[in-house]
Amino acid sequence: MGQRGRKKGSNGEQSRALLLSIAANEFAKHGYHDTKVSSIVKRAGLTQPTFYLYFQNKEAIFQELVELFRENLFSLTRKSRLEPGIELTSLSDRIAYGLAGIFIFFKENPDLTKIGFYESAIAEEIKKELAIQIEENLTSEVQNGYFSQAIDMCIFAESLVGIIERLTVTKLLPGLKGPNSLAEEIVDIFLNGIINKNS
Amino acid sequence: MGQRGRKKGSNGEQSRALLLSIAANEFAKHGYHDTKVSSIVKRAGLTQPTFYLYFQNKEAIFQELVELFRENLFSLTRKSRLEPGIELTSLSDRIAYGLAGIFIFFKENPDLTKIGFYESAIAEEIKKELAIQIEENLTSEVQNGYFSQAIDMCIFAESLVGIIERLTVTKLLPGLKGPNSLAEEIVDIFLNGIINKNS
DNA sequence: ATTTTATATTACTCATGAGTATTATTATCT
DNA sequence: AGATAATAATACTCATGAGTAATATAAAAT
Repeated sequence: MGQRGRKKGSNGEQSRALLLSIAANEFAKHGYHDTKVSSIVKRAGLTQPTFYLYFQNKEAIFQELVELFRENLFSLTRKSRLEPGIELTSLSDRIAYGLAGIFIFFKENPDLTKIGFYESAIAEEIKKELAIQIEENLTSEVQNGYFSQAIDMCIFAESLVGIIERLTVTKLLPGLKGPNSLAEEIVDIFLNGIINKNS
Repeated sequence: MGQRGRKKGSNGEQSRALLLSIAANEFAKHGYHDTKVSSIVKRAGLTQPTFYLYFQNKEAIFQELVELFRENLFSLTRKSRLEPGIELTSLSDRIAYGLAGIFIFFKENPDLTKIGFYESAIAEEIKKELAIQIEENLTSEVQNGYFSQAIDMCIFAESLVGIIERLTVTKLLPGLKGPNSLAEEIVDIFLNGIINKNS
């Protein structure tokens, strides 16, 4: 008959954290529906009731991971806002720097990133928010002068989100590109397309 | 007691097609797992066993929809290849034209498009293939001359896929932009960034 | 007209996986 | 030391939804 009751040296916070990180990995690999609570606890060396000691249900642990991703991401995008008065020559470096920060976060948290980008309705919201943030960063802060007036910033912001998502999944996470070089390449390719040449 | 047996005027091909189109809508709205066979047949005014008369199982009908999307899409991307010898002045129009063709297909088949873009593993494959096609279109056909050598076409192709996906979901399908204007805007913004200015 | 084939229904089975009632063991507090 | 709180396991329940066996009716073929 197996061990019953509290185990020696067991610690609640630790178990909770373990479940959370394993869950992230399972959700990232298999998606929400194909991830079973039973698999998560098995990998953690725990049992089902223990899971429900720390999380109200399967949905709750998933939401917690999504929130974690969202908060980190938006804190980063806020930080990557450019302060006014940047010289044109350093503009691309500054933008690349902000982008790289985001990529570094993705690289360090691949499971969270996959969840945040892929899991259905929530992912869509996050991308929408991200696009809005980027649009604000581009227009209200680096206003006029830098970019051509002719460009619809909303379209461009959405495009950037698409680019970020796609390159994260195909280049960054598989290790084909590093955060910095990827950020630079994106800026190189696309900034030249939107810089206002007559200013 | 309800009607039993074959109904008057009932037709297999018709029932099958009905099931397919309803299934597409359900999968697009709720995703694979939250779509129930029972809901599909209910909306079709049929019953569960009838469903299994036309499709081996739930997975099969889903795959069929995915294939439909894939084939249509790739047929379009092949068609959008540029023939050699295009003048620089008409280049952007030609590219926009090809893009618009794809967008028109998306607009006419919103459910298929959502499935093909969003549903998990398959979606990822499709995007990968699409990127490869675009890369081929960009390099092997419109080779040299047109675009700057410095640009990593693989990165650019992946980026384009991201842009297409995102703008389809946020602008095209909700009706905020039409296929043609969207295609033109994309080309306007991004082509200028990759055109080789010294040729 | 009778047989056969296609299309459909009623009324199930059955696996799966989320979530729980109960109980046990260790750690901590007084 | 004894009481209480925290952490865990065994052994379930229970809803859900995919898929099926058996049967009936309409249309097409002979």
